[in-house]
Amino acid sequence: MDAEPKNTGGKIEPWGDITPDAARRLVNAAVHAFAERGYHATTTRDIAGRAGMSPAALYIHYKTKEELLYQISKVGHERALKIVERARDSEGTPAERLADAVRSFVRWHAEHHMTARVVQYELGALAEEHHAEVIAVRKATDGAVRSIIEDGVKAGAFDVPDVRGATVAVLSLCIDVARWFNAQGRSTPDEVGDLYAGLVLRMVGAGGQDRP
Amino acid sequence: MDAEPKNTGGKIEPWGDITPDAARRLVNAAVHAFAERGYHATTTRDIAGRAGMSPAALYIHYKTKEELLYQISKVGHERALKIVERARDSEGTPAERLADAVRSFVRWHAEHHMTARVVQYELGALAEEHHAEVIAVRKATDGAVRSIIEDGVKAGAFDVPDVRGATVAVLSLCIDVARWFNAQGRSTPDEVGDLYAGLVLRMVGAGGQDRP
DNA sequence: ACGGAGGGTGAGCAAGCGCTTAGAGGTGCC
DNA sequence: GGCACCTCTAAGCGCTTGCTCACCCTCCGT
Repeated sequence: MDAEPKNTGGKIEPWGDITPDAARRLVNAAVHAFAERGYHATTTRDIAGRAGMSPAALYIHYKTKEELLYQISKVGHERALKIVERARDSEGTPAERLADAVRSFVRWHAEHHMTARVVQYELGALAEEHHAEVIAVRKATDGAVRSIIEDGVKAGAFDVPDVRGATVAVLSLCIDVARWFNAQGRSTPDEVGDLYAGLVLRMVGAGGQDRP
Repeated sequence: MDAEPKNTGGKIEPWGDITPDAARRLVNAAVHAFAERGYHATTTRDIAGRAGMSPAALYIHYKTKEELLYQISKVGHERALKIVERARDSEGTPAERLADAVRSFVRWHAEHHMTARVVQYELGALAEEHHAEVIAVRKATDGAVRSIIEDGVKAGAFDVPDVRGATVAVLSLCIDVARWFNAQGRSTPDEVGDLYAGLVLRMVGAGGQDRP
């Protein structure tokens, strides 16, 4: 019904800060189309149609279809990185910081699962230089999670024989939420975040102490 | 009894039982192309070229491009299901059966990560009836894993407050191996399988399976 | 009142897409 | 040899794709 994003707080619609209005509508349309059908299966006519304009109007705001994907992928990756960096730099024990990182990272992937699906699973369609740029952000995300786990191992709070492998597993588990999460499903983003935080603490051998 | 494909040569080829030779070459070419670029980004000319024949030759063995994907997706899903069903029906404690399921499931996804990537991430491109068929196999896989976890909970060997959620998480973790695994990486399929079996046992609270 | 600017449109182009067709070559059976 | 059969190719058809272009609106400072 109401396809217009109200954008008072920017909480529900993650692209509320884009101007002009038509450009924001295009990004929202592209996110939904890319998430549902994939980048290569969606046409510029489909994106423009969802945004309520003619195919040619797309090119007033974006040079190519790939530039739309790049905008979504870049901003999305930076938001995801900030989430784990904030958890890494916060006060608290390694277990608290890891649980915080997983909880908020997963919550973001569930709440914005359309955006996250494009961010995490369509980056292969990016042009080479854009792809390299995004890969650098992903490596930073991996490094942030790994440093939390390393802190826990050094402090004797975690039991992790293979830190690299555990980091890959934890991130993989969280990222994949974007693939299977369904807004009409039985779990809310908060519930999945809490569940996953507990599962990850067990994976790193930090369970049993601070949990009743 | 041997569910594994015939291994005529020294190398493990997951599609060795397809005849004639040209059809097998087409499936192999399609698997590599779909895995690298995605279904919608690969052309029939690309597939035929990789198989060493002209574009028209594809249509002697397969009616459409989608039928190729369907063949790959269907057979792949059935193989993955058989792996977890065998573990579910084997003798042993729930912890041993869950570890077995995860180890062999993950090993398959790593060893055949090209095929598995197509199987797990390109099913959205299937025609509706083929998609429904494949979804049914996925539900069976989910049910098999869940029944192992339920057995463990009933036996008091696992500590899992949310069986459905844990099942989704375990399967998601294992499936996503196909996305990130790289044959040139530092881990072998066996190593990843062992690592993941241990991680999953911790996730379900069966960490002390060695000690009573 | 009016000219310029920028957001928007209908029509359409060149290229590439999935797929088809007419026919060539090899092989085995009578 | 004659014929049917199977595999494969060169050429190309009809259509869709990403993208462009000439032109039309509305708004706005002077």
